[in-house]
Amino acid sequence: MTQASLHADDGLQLDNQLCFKLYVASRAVIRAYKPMLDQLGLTYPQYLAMLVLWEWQQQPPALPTVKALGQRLLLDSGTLTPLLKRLEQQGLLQRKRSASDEREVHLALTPAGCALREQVLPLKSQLLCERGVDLDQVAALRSQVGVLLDQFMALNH
Amino acid sequence: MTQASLHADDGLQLDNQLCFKLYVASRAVIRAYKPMLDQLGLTYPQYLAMLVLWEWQQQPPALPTVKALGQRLLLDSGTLTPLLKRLEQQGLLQRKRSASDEREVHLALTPAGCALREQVLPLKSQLLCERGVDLDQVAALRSQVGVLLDQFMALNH
DNA sequence: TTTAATTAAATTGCGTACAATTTAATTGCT
DNA sequence: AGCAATTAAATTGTACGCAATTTAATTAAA
Repeated sequence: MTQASLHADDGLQLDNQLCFKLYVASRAVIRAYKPMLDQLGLTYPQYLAMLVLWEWQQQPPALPTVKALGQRLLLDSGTLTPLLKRLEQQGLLQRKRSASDEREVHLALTPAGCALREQVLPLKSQLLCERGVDLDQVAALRSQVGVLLDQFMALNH
Repeated sequence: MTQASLHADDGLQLDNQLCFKLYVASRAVIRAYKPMLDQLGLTYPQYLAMLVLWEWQQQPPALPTVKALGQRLLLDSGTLTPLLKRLEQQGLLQRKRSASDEREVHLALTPAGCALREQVLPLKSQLLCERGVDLDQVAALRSQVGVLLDQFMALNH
């Protein structure tokens, strides 16, 4: 009889929980971004929203809607509406009802919103550098988490 | 010149962000736990707190304090105090000031709090089973995320 | 067509996270 | 002993996440 069999409840040990490790890791990475995001005047979810909007500019002409942004970030309007209102108040984007379908709200970056993008890359390089992050290792882990995620999402139909 | 070099800003593509993948993965796993946690009447962070308290019982005699719980979960009293008050209201634990040091609050499981543990294992097995989760794969990923986390935490002194 | 079903946002309410401050108790220093 | 520094919780305030509901607009159906 192995020692393991004496502890039938290892399945409830905190350190054996993938969910806990992901939870802590996610918060730890967000915390690491904080100094950079403070300089940009953004919270972490606001930063993710800006990443999507910057990306969207490459593929004109249609503007993203709140729904489209939500599908990309996996967030609903309950989270996004107030977040986007804050970004609008900061002058980074404009929210306007679609003329063709008044239910939709289109999101358009302002010049200030576009310009902010230029500040990110150097700040991010600095962040990675200061932390001595191994880019290959990060890429490997990202891909592994991605695989888990795909399997997981597939199960949610 | 490769195609990659034409996109110097891949570093800002949402799908290239480890932070985003961790953020989504963490929320997805928490979402997957929801049906089980609803049956237990717990939120996800409350469940993590209970895991720690159940674990603590194996190592008597000292009761955990709010601080000790916070060190285990990497959460501060701003998050834990209201969370623990809710668990106390549900009759799962008791909070009591330490006699030897009135600054500390000791956490003691009630019989109901102890008993709840027995409901978790079968529910968790059911969850894993329904999702067809590969336990080896989960263990592998958990360990990889753990490695990242250790490196990351080490950098925070 | 007019009514029912669907859809996109917004709203409401609750429970975290977390920074910053406050309160109260204990320790350390002189 | 007396006072400053430290410590543990609690409190305050902001911003998510997310379930559930509501509102308004569009589409589908009878």
